[in-house]
Amino acid sequence: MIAPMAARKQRLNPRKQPVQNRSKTTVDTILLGAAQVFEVHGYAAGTTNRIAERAGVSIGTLYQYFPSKEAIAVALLERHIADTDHRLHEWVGHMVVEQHGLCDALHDYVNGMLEMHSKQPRLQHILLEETPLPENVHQALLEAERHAAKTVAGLLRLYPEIQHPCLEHAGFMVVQTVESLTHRFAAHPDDQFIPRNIFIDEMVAMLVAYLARV
Amino acid sequence: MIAPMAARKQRLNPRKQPVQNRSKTTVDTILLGAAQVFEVHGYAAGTTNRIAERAGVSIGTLYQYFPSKEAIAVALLERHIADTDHRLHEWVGHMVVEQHGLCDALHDYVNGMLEMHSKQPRLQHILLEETPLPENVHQALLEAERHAAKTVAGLLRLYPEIQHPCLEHAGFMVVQTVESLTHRFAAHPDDQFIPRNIFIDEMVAMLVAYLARV
DNA sequence: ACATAAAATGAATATTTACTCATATTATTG
DNA sequence: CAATAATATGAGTAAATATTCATTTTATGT
Repeated sequence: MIAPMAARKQRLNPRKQPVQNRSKTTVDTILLGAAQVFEVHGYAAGTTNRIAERAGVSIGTLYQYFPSKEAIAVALLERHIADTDHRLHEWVGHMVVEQHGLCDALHDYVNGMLEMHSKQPRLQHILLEETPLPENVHQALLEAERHAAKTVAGLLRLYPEIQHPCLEHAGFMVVQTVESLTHRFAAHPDDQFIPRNIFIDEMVAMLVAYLARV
Repeated sequence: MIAPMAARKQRLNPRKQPVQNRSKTTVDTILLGAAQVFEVHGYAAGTTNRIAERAGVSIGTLYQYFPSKEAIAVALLERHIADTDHRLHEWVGHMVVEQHGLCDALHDYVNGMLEMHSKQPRLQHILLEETPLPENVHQALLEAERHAAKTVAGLLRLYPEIQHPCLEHAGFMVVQTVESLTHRFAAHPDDQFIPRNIFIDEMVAMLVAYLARV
């Protein structure tokens, strides 16, 4: 007889919201510790006790501000999504002002994304892939990607050399390609086989050829 | 005081190799059950007891032929790597014989890979990303990809219209792009936003433009 | 039929780990 | 300086689960 996976009532909200500065710092510290612990141990082996220890707070304190281990991972991930989104809009803003050519613009984008994902590649991989996330977070990720696709499509509209008949699809492909390849290379930089800067150049060449094809 | 993560002596080899047909069937059944259980529950919640139950064998039997839960996941993954590799070589073989154009050839490849990865997308995702794999398996994956890159490079040599100065890099990019985008789409087919066949066409267009660019 | 090896069993074990709560400490306010 | 609210503590709990092993069942070869 297998254990019946009892529908354990899991708390959804934290017991307390931080109101004083003291506790706001504490929350930040916990997230910092969690990032470090997950990075080293992965999600499953990144225990809440380890996180608390690393952050220098007691396990009880951790559970005052996070209802579950999962909530900690989700908080970290939301932060990463926000960062990525911010970077994308920053880029689009720059590109609209300084009228770069398509090639330079894409180079900038790819470079920025690779830089961003190279910071804590293992952590990002753990949060995005290894952690069993609740469905609504997956939905949020999908939504963020759609939104990014539209944003990029808006930028592409400024380049008359682009031949692609459907900018929405083009934007989608650009975002997906950059996200996928960037994550992959950041996670396993195969510098022996292909150096980083060449990888960037190749990716840009591919995107330019795709967008401005005859 | 945190539990010291004692260097637990984990068995590396199974207690028994299957010699009779009976036990060979058993091993297959266990792998089949494991695939189903992982697919439904994910790696962490896919317990060995559940796997055994699903396969219709006792938990003891399972541990006769697999030294650990991890070993089961690795066995499943190795099977998938072999399948992918087989499919790639099959494709290259066909392409060498029937002289298809570059566009058709790539379409065939992309289509095949997407088909392959669409079969059990969740299982593959779980095995490749969610499961914390030992380092040597990651190495094997990297190696398989390098090998694939070289194989594709060999095929690309047959197409004189390809302008790319370095076929090794081109092969690498093709393999990485197809693998990444294919996995991504198989895992989260955003059919609302972009239908499958258009997605394939776009990917092929991108690769052709990249390879045969002026 | 017999002996021996292979295969299968599943209750029991040992460990891990997310999470709680009664209590203590520290800040804020009037 | 109360009095009250916010914050921090950490030993303890309950549940889950990977793995073992002594025993039984089944096949094989002579």
